[in-house]
Amino acid sequence: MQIVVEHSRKDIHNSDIPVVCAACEARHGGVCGTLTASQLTELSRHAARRRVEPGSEMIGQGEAANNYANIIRGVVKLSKMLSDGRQQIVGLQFAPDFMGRPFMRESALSAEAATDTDVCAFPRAVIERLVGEAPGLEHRLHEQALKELDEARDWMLTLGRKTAQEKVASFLYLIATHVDPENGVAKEFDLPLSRADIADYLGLTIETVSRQITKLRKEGVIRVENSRRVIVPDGRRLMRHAGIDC
Amino acid sequence: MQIVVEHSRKDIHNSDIPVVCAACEARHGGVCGTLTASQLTELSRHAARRRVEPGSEMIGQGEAANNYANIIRGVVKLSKMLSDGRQQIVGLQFAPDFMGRPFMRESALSAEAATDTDVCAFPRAVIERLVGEAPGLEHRLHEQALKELDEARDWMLTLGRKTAQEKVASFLYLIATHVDPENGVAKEFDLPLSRADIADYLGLTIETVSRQITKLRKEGVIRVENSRRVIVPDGRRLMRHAGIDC
DNA sequence: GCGATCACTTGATCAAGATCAAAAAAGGCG
DNA sequence: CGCCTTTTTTGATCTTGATCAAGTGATCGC
Repeated sequence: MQIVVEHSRKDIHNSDIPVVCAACEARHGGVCGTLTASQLTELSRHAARRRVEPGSEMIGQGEAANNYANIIRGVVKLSKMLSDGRQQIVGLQFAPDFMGRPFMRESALSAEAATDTDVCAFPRAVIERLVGEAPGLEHRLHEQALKELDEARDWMLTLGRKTAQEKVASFLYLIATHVDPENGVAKEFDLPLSRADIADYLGLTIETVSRQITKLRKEGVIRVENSRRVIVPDGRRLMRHAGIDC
Repeated sequence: MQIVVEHSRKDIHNSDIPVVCAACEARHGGVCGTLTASQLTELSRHAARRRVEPGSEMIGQGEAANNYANIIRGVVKLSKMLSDGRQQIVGLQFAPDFMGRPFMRESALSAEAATDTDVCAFPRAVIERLVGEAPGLEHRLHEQALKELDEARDWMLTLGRKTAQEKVASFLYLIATHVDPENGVAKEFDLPLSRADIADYLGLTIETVSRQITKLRKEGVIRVENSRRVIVPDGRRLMRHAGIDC
């Protein structure tokens, strides 16, 4: 990562973009895009960059949610658990998504880093104060909520009505389109989730996920290296296996 | 509900709450709760009450979405379909929910009345103009989106990880808690959905839904009359069968 | 009130995916 | 490198829920 040092002439105290923000990869995504320079300064004074190891829990189901965060890099799993341990991943967040549930003190789900992840975290109080001041901020949060709602509903169709084969293909397609959101279906990428996580996302068992990946591989829809790296020769074909009309 | 007549001395004509709104059961729910009298007047001038028959489609997947609506009475199914006809209901909306997808021209799902339904519909343009004027309106829409997101994620856990028995019990519990939202778990209610719809909501077949209802009946968790009316002697017991910790 | 239609239930069989068990890769670390 | 742990794959068998097929009950129009 490269740090760009900005030489700001601060005659007027807070009119420039804070240094940390200017160099931030998520500068225009997440929640920061709509803020003015002075609001960004205010926010950045309370913000802390944090690196999160894969597998480490960022917030647990039922815990107090005192922080919001922008994901700078990495993938975060949002999951729900039944009392007997059955688990379902209900969402994946990619950089530069915003994490946190506005207007709620307690988290209804648990968030865990799936990969090496960098976040920029700030206390909920600061965000909630800014919502009152910056008119565009709530709009941005609203849009993100709507985006997550659309994704959740798409996934409900996958969970409720697709076969194991279609589920696995849908997952691969989802990752292929999110690794690098601008450029459509990526031809090659590393899976950010283990087989166990994929199973928890698809409502399947590890064994079934493994078998279906093997099946897709044998049919030539994908190639697999080191079990994490996936090559997709034909995005259209993957889509068709995912039950998506194209 | 009590109707409060406001005697405002606004020489200007539109300061009172419109008659149709004053008598409206959804007056404080839906989207209207946050509007001022004059905004309400503006909105009501473009609004139309409509009765919708069960089974009639209000908007189709992929169609242009030119209207928003408050549900005054009844239950609406939101569903998604695969090209081969497999269908998944991704949400149920109860009065006085708001229906409509802000900031999107095309509907990603289809909406269909499940029961006899009354709605108050207005053109998207009016709502989107009001969003700019009434600061509380977007907040209300945002809150509804977050509520729907929470519900969608809860249901993902149900779809992905629960058994057929737990799914059916979860559905009954959902209805029992939504028929009359204020008073917890209803002891007795009519199912707003047919077995086919229940199956589409739970990712099961009609036969499995029927068998599980029979099983719950034989175990004494519920009683059933005329196949639509359900009596729940013990809400806690139903919850336990639904896999919800209590 | 009586057949016709539609919604729901019940039964028999089947298959997709789960479970149980073990082997094979892939990392990690001394 | 070689030992150990963890992850992934593969195999055999079982179970849950799907499918196919009647049957029963409700509702509606006449």
